[in-house]
Amino acid sequence: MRPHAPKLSFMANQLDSIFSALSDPTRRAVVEALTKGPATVGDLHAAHDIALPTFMRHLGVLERSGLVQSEKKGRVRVVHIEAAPLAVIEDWLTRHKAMWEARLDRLEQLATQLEASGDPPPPEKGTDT
Amino acid sequence: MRPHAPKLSFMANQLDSIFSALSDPTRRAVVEALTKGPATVGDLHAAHDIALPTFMRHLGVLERSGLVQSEKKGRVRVVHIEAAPLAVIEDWLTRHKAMWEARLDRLEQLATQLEASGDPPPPEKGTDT
DNA sequence: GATTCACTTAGCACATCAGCTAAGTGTCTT
DNA sequence: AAGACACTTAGCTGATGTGCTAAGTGAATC
Repeated sequence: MRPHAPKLSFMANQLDSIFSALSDPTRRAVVEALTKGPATVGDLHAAHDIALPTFMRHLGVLERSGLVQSEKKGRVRVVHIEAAPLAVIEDWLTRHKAMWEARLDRLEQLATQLEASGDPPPPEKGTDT
Repeated sequence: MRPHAPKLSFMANQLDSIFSALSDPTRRAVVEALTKGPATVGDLHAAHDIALPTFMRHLGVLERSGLVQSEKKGRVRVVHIEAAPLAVIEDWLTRHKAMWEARLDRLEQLATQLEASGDPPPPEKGTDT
């Protein structure tokens, strides 16, 4: 395993479970529904044509990933969204978009310079990871 | 199935495969490596302690999701990132963050009003999906 | 032309996932 | 107290995914 700070490894595991949780359309629909506010399991399930125990398994995946939290109130379980895990993905995207765009900026600058001089651009060197 | 515009269904399927592709640490590491620039399969594989055919299968998943593209140049295959699928996730996050934050804003406004008046807040009503 | 390199293809074993039904449990209503 | 409601638990089946080894193929090098 590549050496990491412990925090980085924890975050990588979070990314595993968050991306995995969101890779299923049923679970993504649940997250989308919950952006409008908390809901009971029954309300959430009503929008899906699968058996209730199956649906509950999907909620379990969302809860283990941290995307939602639930609490039992009498005989109903109320579910609400947790913003922090979405921020983990957003952070990952932002960091990599910045790297990607920084590289595009350098390519654009190089292309602009070479257009002015009329020379063909040299090959872009690959970098080790 | 809930009625969608065809474009929306296509995007939902894209979200399935993109989130799924990124749920695996090996594949995410490949995407991260490629933000620094194109690389050959051999270079990418060198950073991973799995068999080459297994690694190639991961690249296949990334390519089918659209996150990367590759082309054969002589006997080496060069892989590069495609930004568009990351934008699909970013768009999804942005749309849902906006909804979530709009709802938080309303709650904050309500809390501020009620702090001024000294009354307890009424329960927040759940909404149908 | 032979050899090496860089994949590519085939197929196996095992684990996990997503669907289901049936039965059970605790809470609320009658 | 009985019945209904809202989950909860258990276990099954089929599909999918991730790891592997072995063998094959085409391009570059010797």
